[in-house]
Parts: sequence; structure tokens; C-alpha cells
Amino acid sequence: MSTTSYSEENYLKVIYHLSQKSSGAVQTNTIAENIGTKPASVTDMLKKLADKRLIDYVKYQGVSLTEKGQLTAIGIVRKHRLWEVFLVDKLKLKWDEVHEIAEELEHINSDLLVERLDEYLGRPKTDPHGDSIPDKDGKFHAVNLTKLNELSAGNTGMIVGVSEHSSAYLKHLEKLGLTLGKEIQVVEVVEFDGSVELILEDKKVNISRDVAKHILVNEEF
Amino acid sequence: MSTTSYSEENYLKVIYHLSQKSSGAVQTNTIAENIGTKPASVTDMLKKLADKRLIDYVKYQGVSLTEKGQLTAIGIVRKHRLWEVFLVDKLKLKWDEVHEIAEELEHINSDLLVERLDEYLGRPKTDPHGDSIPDKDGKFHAVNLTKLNELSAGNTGMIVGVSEHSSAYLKHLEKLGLTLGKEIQVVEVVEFDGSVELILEDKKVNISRDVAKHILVNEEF
DNA sequence: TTTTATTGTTAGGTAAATCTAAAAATAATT
DNA sequence: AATTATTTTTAGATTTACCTAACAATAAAA
Ligand SMILES: [Mn+2]
Ligand SMILES: [Mn+2]
Ligand SMILES: [Mn+2]
Ligand SMILES: [Mn+2]
Repeated sequence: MSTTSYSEENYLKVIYHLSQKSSGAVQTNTIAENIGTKPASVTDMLKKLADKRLIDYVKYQGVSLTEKGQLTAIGIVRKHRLWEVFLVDKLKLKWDEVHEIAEELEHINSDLLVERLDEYLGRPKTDPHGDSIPDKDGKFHAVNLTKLNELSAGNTGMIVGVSEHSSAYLKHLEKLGLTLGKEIQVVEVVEFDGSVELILEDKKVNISRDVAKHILVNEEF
Repeated sequence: MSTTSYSEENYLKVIYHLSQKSSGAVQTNTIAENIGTKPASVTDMLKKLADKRLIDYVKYQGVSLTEKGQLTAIGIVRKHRLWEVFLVDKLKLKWDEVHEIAEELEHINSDLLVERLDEYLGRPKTDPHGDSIPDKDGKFHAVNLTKLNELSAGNTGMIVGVSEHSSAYLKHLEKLGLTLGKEIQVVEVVEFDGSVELILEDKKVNISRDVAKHILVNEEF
């Protein structure tokens, strides 16, 4: 089992996330945008990852992860999310402060470390943004999420995740009081602009469609 | 304040440790041995570190850290030791299992992270091997240590550190029961081979000079 | 179905960190 | 002081992960 560099791991993780987001092969340019490199650099790396049997790559046709590539990627995602839990639960960082740091921590390779960290944190199932943490074998335990903007008037739910992790977005939610675990009820989804009017802790809050669509709720009824 | 790469940081740290160990300039070959590279590579790096004003370097005359270089090095030592405390105290790794991992963790750059970690750990003054942890400003709080082999018959002390960190050595001490915090009393320092006969928890233990000289005790009387 | 636009690849280069082999400086021994 | 040994540096390569500019393939539009 050859070793993977930080850079290779970042590529695998991005390819993994992009494959989740939409079906079919992942495109070179999309990877470049997400990693912050040029397409030419991506092509170089894709060849290397293909040589290592971490991805299936057909020139001009995009890529997908092999079994081995996917397991590697999920392992990194697991570490990223466990470290985020540590940073928020134990070190009391805010949910918008942890991503960058976890981006580094996720590359530290030690099965013993990850196992003990998981145990120490109480084997959490989700990270501070509500994302599911895969277990040691790379299995996710299904959770059913609905986007807030897809609820109908009258529906109630608890905020269990967000699908956008930028600091700007998270800080905005924080200010609105829309944090994980909060109960909300939809008053109206405005047809004109898609904005959502909701009740949060007995107060009315109005959020734009763009804000609403990245809030994931556990629909209650 | 330009950024330092992992590799540069490892060099700075090694130069720092070597300057502590013996006075005078640190030699190229010694650095190479300690980092595990060839002297030619060290020369390359020394030029770079000198350009960045992190070391004073005169061709053929060895190097020493500048103020800036020393502060950087101490910052890395601080992180290394804090993470070791975390790994042992919180994650329950053994003292011979943490060095490699801390070698990676020490490079993660976030003042907020280090501050919170320090706070979370209760601002420890020493790491799991008894080494002093510098404070945020790079200051060490002096502790007076004596090498076990320098004690005289009848002297008593508490084990507060070790000056050798190899897994083999630490495992050996563990087996003998010679771990941090243990009280010992010297029965005799054998003149013939320098081995030390001591009492540990009411039992007699004999250790070689080589083992004894890396055990640091807080002499009691 | 050409033409145009988009997407992806190749060719050739750079910077960081390493290496080997050869040369130069310094230190230690006759 | 001359010779030998050790230490250090230089010269020239290599590998990884990038880049720009030019070209090729595919997709979209006319
Ligand atoms: Mn990363
Ligand atoms: Mn997250
Ligand atoms: Mn290190
Ligand atoms: Mn230590």
C-alpha cells in the first residue's frame, strides 16, 4: 500500500465530494476550481492517481474514484470531521473557525491516533456542520435531510446540517440564531423570490432562498 | 513575517536542540545526521535559512540561530510538547507512541489552536518525557534536574524527565517501572561499570550507566 | 454541417527539497 | 610543514507539484 502525499489526498477528497454532488464523471476544470489550481496541473495529477489505481481516468472523459481511491478519500473525510468535532467540542472553537485547521489535521496518518480520537470524542456520528462521519470501515450511517427551502408552510424541523461551509455563511447563520439543533417552523415560502419566512424561538425570521437552500433540516411533520 | 515550510521548521528545531546540547556553532554533518539527509542538502537549506535571517551562517564555520530563528524554533517545540501532552493525557497513548505523531502536529499553524489547546490541557509545564514546555513568549520556567547517575548513595529523588526519547529506551524504562513521578533512592553507584543500584517501591533495581544517565531526577536530599 | 466555444491535454519551465560525485576548505597526524 | 583525513561546499540531476502558452478534442450554436 503505497503512501499518498498531502496533495494527492486533497485531490482524492475533492474528487470524492464532487462525485457525491452530481452523478457521472468528475471534470478536470471542476477539480481545478475546487482545489485552486490550473487545469493543466490537474491533468498531471490525474495521471499520477490513475497510475496508482486510485481513480479511473479516460482522457477527455473525466474521472471517478476506484474502490481503493474511495476508501482513501473517505478515510480523510473521517479524519477531517473527527478533528472538527474535537476543535468545537473540546477546544471550543466556533464552527466557522475549524475548517482550515482540519484541512491540515486530516492528513496526519496514524490509525491508533484516529481510533483513540474517535473513542475520546464518544464516537460522534456527525461533525459540527451536521455532516455524517463515516466509521472505520468507511460506512456512513444514513440520515434523512431536507433542504429548508423545500419545506412547505406549516412544516416543522430541527436544523441538523449545512451544505455550505464558508466562514461568511456560517457567521451569518450564527447571527440569525440558526445553529445546529435549533427547532424551526416554516411560516411561508415566498413565491416571488423563494425567500423563507420562519419562526425560530417564537420570533419571526426571514431568510433568502440562497441562505435557506444550504440549511438541512430533519423534517418532523 | 514570511512563512516557513515544514522542512524549514524541522531544520530550525534540530539546530535549536543541537545548540542546547553543546555550545558553539552547530555543524553541517551533525544536522544532516539528525534530520536524516545528506550534508549537501543541509548546505542548501542553510543558505535559504540565512537568506530569511533565521540563522547566522558563515561558510565552513557552522550555524547558530538568530533571535527570530530561535523564537520560531521554540514555537515549534512548544507545539510539539503540548500535542504530546494531549496524546498521553487525553488520548491515552503511551509515552513511547507520541513522538512521531507530534512530529507532524507541531507544524500546524494557528495561534488560536495552540492557545486553546494549552488552556484545555491546563497549561502544562512539562511534557510526558519531563521536558519543559515554553510559554507563549518562548520563556522556559527553570527546573533543576540531575542525571540519575550523578546522584550519590543514599540520595533520594523523583523521576521528572528523560533525555533520550527512543521508543526502545522508553519501553525499557516502562518495563522496569521507572516512569515519571516515581520516587527512587540510590543504594550504590558501582564504581566498576557505573551501573546504579536503586530502590523503587521497596524493590531493588539495578540499571546500567547508559540507562541511568538519561533519567533526570529532581533531587530531594 | 460547418463554425465557434468550451474543455482538456501536451510541451516546456520553475521552485522546493532532495540526491551523487567531485572539488575545496579546514583539521588532525605524521 | 607536508601529508592525510574529515568536513563542507559546489555542480549538476531528480522528483513533486505547480505554472503558461499552444494545441487538440468535444460540445454547442449557427
Ligand atoms: Mn487538506
Ligand atoms: Mn465539517
Ligand atoms: Mn516535524
Ligand atoms: Mn517529548
